[in-house]
Amino acid sequence: MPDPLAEFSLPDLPEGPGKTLAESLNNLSPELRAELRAISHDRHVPQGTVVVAQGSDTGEVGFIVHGTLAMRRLMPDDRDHVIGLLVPTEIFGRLFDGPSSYDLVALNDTRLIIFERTAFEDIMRRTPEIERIFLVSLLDELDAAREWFMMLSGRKVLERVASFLLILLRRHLKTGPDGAGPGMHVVELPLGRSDLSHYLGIRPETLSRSLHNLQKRGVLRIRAPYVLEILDIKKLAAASFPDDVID
Amino acid sequence: MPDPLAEFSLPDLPEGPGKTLAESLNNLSPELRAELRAISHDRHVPQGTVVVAQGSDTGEVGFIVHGTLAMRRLMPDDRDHVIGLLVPTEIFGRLFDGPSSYDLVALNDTRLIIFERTAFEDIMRRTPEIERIFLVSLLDELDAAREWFMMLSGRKVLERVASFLLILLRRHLKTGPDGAGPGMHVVELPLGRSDLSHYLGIRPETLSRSLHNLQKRGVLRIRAPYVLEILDIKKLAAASFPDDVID
DNA sequence: GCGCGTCTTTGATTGAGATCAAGTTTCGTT
DNA sequence: AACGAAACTTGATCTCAATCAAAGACGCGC
Repeated sequence: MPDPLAEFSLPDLPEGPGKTLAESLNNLSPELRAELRAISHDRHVPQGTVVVAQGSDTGEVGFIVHGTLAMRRLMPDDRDHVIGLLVPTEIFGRLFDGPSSYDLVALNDTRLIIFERTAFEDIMRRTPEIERIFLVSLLDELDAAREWFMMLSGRKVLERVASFLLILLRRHLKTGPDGAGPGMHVVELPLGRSDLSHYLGIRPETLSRSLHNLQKRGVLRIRAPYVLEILDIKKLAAASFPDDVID
Repeated sequence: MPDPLAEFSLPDLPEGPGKTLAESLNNLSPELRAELRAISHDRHVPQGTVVVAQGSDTGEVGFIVHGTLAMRRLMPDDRDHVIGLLVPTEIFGRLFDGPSSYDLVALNDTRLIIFERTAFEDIMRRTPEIERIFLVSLLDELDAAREWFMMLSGRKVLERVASFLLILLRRHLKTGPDGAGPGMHVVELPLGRSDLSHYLGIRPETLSRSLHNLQKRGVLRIRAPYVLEILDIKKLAAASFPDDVID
């Protein structure tokens, strides 16, 4: 199916990795794929699961197939902060390194592909192709993180919110339409207003106002706090840019 | 020499990579170090040099020893944007991948260690230890990018500016005092007010005001537009946090 | 050394978003 | 199905930073 967002691939919208890890791995020879399959497992985790606990060393690497993970850090004063989101195709796990400095929590029911760490390292060592794929994925993620950063900084609140929704929508469409009607795009927010607003660097009240502003303009409809219906992708894309220049 | 900033290693100040690529490489066996030295060159570039041009594929990887590189993207409307900074210890070059999507420009006279791409890949393949070091560096950079992002988002302008100066100062001290007197820390800004303010997501006027505000408080002294003298690191660190909670 | 353009600073005003303070809806529980 | 707590929304006000405007400072070429 064609990507309905293709025409909106404007220069400074984060595209995510050019080719995803999964796609790259699927282009390998059948033998290698079989080898990888042997050391991987497909794990479904329900909402709320702590996939990797802060400070633990799981010895696993993997990537997200479907759903959303939050990087959540427990703060000294007991409250916790969402310091980042991981969406489908993104990689998690520190591979060779020490324990992670944050929790990884499933915000939805989430599907992961997990590789046993040492076995994966092993294959990687024997197979330059896989090593290459993994490194490139990492470089892509680094770029994606920077793009994401640029998108959220120096923009007006409404632009930020619109951009966030666009990313969510794009991911949604890539992952496959989750029971949305034809031509109608239902986006489920993976976080509540409080966490989401904090992540976007704004206040919950402001987020609420922005969403309702977009609703008033006919861009979307708020069906329930967590369920948005995107009515006009074009308008949404327009709202994610400053009015004057396509800088 | 002890790190004068050690006592300020508060939880959400970005520390940069735990051990840098350079440090890790220096811990290798003399033979491996010799091998690496054979394929590396130490390059000094004057201010303004375009190290990697947007769209080109240099076939080189490396890291910064001293100085600052800006990731600069040429926009459709001819103006250009600084979309990120690379400071000492950080890695550049896309290793296995296609051309970079931005220029890398030296903002100061800068010293780089550069490895020839294919030769580095080759050694990496033969030497799991080096492969491991490189991957960990990449993971660290990813984390650092996210930390950096969190630091700049959702904070007040003055806190952002103070944080930026702290990072600059820390780097400065790691790299070695650039002709600063004892106990006196001179930080040279790598960008002009306009680029810097854009990078911090604020307006030049506001940046100027923030700097002068910090000066009024006795935190620093503005010797020249590009030359700041940090008078009180403790106050600077304090200014980088919200007043109430060390959240 | 002198003018001229660019960059920085300073001041006055405006405006977007934060904050404060109620409502209202949603959702999990009984 | 009704209750209650938590989450979301809405309105009023205030604050900080953007914007508008103009005056200095610096660097560069003549």
